[in-house]
Amino acid sequence: MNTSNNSSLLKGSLSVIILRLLEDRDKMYGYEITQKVKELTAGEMAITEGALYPALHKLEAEGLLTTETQIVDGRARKYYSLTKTGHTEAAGRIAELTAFLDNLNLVLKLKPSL
Amino acid sequence: MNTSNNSSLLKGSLSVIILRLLEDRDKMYGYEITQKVKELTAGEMAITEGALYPALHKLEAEGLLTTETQIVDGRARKYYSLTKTGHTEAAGRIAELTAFLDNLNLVLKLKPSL
DNA sequence: TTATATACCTCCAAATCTTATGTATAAGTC
DNA sequence: GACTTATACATAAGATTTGGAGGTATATAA
Repeated sequence: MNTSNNSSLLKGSLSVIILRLLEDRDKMYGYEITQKVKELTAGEMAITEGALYPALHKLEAEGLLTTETQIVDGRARKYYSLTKTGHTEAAGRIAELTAFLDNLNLVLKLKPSL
Repeated sequence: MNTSNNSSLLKGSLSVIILRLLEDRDKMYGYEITQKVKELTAGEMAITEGALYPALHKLEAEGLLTTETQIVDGRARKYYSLTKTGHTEAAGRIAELTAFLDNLNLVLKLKPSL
């Protein structure tokens, strides 16, 4: 993950980003996730495939995601969806991340909450 | 670094936290940093020493911090301050982090900007 | 005397990320 | 027809960061 110009930042948030996107869309494939994040951040945040695919596989191994492969236009797409456990875990991890971000903002002396 | 109840989060922000604190206070020692972060976050965020000291040493090696040791109450304190380069670099890294946080919030669909 | 607070430090293991590389199909361009 | 770009998946090597455990030492409070 990186910001427009340079370097990497904030390791640990990728899996939460994935879970958050799937909460809203309930079915996405890897490439779609990279494009959606680019779109949402006006191209400023890019998710690298070398980080994304291992993260997806891990979430699947943890039982938070299930997969379903489809052939579209002659190319294979692997769709990921939240499992039941995935839904509850997503809520928890998102809450945990936002709590952390609130604390980080406190230290950085920005707004106290979101 | 962790949030109140459990697990670790958000690798990459520690050095920026250090730089940010030193922007305001212009002279702090390691233990003081751990206490200040606890204080600012009402005990919710804890910086571990195993992460803090290597981070301080790295920032010093990068030329962003200088040290000055003092004996206070019979105990040695190693004070860290921002160098000239440290000041400019701090501004840049903080801006980079806040830009990232803005983008992260966009994806998580919280407020668009701090 | 024993525990807690203060104050520094290092090493190891685990986790996450970047970069590079690889495979393959579809579509657009020269 | 050849080449590049977009789509779509994947892995491997290396770097970085962090947490946890452990270590040293002094001052203070119980």
